[in-house]
Amino acid sequence: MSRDKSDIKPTEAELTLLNILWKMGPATVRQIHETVSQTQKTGYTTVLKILQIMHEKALVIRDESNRAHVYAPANSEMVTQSSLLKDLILKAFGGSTSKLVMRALDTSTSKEEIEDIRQLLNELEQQS
Amino acid sequence: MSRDKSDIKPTEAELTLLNILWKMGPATVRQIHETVSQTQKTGYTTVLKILQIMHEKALVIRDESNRAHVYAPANSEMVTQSSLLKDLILKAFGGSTSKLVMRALDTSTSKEEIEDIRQLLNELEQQS
DNA sequence: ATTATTATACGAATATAATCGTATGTTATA
DNA sequence: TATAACATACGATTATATTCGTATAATAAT
Repeated sequence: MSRDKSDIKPTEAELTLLNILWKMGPATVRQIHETVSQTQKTGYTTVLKILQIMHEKALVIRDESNRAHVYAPANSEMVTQSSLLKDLILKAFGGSTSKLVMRALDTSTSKEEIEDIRQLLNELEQQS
Repeated sequence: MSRDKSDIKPTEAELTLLNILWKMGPATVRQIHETVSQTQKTGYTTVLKILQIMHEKALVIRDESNRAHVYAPANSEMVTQSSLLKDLILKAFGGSTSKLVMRALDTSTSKEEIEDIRQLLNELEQQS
């Protein structure tokens, strides 16, 4: 049983770059580095190297037709979020999604957020 | 700004041992190793070493009054779950708890779980 | 055309995590 | 008492993640 490409867990540094790509869309190393530099002091080649590794792991795809390669996420933000959640649910919540949700809710949620969530619950109930 | 003891993020191996301790209560290395062995092929000294490291990090406390030290979690499961959630929310959900909750809900939740969650939402609404 | 700029590739250094063997000491048992 | 069983401590090894310098090649500027 080999692991599906889509559920490889990105490391912390990798997730940082994925977040940038999801927000910016396809980008070159330089663009990504410029963005990441706004909040961190990370060298250009560090960003390059991480992207190369991510490419090996198939976490990103890249267009090599121009000299400056253009990187893009291999998976959507949604798919990755689901994968990370699934992992956390298994390892810290005994596999129970509702336990995680309840912990998230009683930890920190504003009134507006609660309403948003109630809305979604209603929709889910319709479907079932 | 130094990091609070209670929000040190346990590694994967550490979380495995914490899960056992939360379930079993205070236990010796041998007891923990026996339990972990039921699902993994991990050496005794590996478990010992990880517990020693966890003790240095203050993830566990230990009673050294007997030859076989007795280990116990330094923090409750709830506190640790909240800490892990907070971390994931920051790194993968742009800091939005409700985004995480909604992703969790639309990913995989049974009808019973949805009802449990609705119940909690009602209680939260009462308070606010 | 020469030089400066900009790109990738690659390897090495560093940090952390996870693994386990061996040394050493303590307790139980034969 | 001698020896087997069991405990912690410690160091070494391996794996993975992160960092960045340097080599090399392509493009742009002078």
